[in-house]
Amino acid sequence: MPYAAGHRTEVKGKIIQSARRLFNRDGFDNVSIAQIMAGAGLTHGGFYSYFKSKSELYTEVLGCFFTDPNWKSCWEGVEVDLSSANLGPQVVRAYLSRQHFEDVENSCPMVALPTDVSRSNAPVKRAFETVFEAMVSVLERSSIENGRPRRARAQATAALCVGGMVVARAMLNRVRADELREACMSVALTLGGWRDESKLKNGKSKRPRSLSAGRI
Amino acid sequence: MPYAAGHRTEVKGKIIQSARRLFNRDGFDNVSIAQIMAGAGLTHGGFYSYFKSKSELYTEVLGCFFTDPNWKSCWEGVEVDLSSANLGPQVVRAYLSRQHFEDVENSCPMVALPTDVSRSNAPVKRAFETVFEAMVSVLERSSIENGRPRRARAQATAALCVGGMVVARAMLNRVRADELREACMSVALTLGGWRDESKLKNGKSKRPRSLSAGRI
DNA sequence: TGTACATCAGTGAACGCGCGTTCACTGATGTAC
DNA sequence: TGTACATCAGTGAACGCGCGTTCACTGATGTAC
Repeated sequence: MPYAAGHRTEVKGKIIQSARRLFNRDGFDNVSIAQIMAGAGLTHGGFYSYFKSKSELYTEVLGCFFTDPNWKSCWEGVEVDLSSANLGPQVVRAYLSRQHFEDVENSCPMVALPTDVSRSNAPVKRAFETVFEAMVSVLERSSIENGRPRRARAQATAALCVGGMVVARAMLNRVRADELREACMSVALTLGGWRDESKLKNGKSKRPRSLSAGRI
Repeated sequence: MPYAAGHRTEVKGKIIQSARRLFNRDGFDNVSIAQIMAGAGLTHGGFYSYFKSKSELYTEVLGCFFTDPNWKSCWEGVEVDLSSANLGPQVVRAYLSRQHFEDVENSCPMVALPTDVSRSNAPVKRAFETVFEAMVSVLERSSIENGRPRRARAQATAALCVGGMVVARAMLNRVRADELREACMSVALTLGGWRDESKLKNGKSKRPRSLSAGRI
């Protein structure tokens, strides 16, 4: 055994991390294998002893806080226990945060690569679906009962988080992008029942507090 | 004048339409100029007498029901008067419809190309922003007062429509994709105040009808 | 009506380039003695 | 401890290919007479 046992696993992990960063920034098709390997400190030729093809990497790269226990970036301070009942509002705030908006390279791939995925093959779509369903589950588990189906609300909340970020990143005007993130965050928190209704500036609403399912 | 006056304009329009279809299906980077020109019944060489570069086409291709008066596809039957107060629910239903989900080539580019746009230059992002803001305006104008800011609700509704479709298209399981579209549609209609509350299956909600701002 | 012509829309060969993938090889590694 | 060695992780030249872009040219067109 010329090389230590975990050597290949470690190098493979470096290649995947390099690919994730580059794919997040430039998309599947605008990243070359030479770039990916260079990002892992290697040259392009060695790639095919780790992966059968470039597209095999796509599935490996999809993974986020919801499926990957080692996720970092904007998730610092967010509870790690995925079944926690308090996780919903933390997730929504972290997902729609300025940090997540700016840090494209370490972004959740659902924000950076959804249309690349929709043009890809079945295994890639399956991997995307797994991450999205994991996000929905987290939101559903901590959502507060308010008479409307929890799963449907969690699905819409997740779509709102992902969609808000995707659209914000496609805008030119930073102020409008910020405004959009804030609007999505506000609605997402309300949808889960995590919104502190007393903070509402517009006092016209006569909706009784007991039905708003706020946390406080 | 060897060719009729409107000839160039007409051909340019054909090139843009061909590009729109192909970009929607395969993304900016997976479509060649030869393909675009072939779709317009021409050969690749003539392209540069119509456009300075390939990327100049990107901005031309962004345009949807909200900015382009000739839009078709899933918008059949939807009112053309963008300032109509009844347009909101029509737009939400058409946008999240099965037809719009399936007809990728004639899709709204905000669904098919948002991440391609986020990797593009300023003019492309500006064009995207214009379409999105037009959609927000339409939703805002017809949204019903319920004590929460109308613009913020309209922004979230638009992000929900776009995001729901983007995510649904990236999924493998068709049933889950349908379920997601339905969930987003339901929440989007509620957000605008267009939902018929009497249709809610779960009767636990005691929210007074007058505050739900339903249409009927 | 018919013909000769100037215009310019459209053609297709050619360019340099970077891609994904292959493969014969090199040389760093842990092991055996 | 030191050395010779088998292994195989990693290298880089080479491949065929399709891309965006350029440009000298062709030939369809409406016009003038």
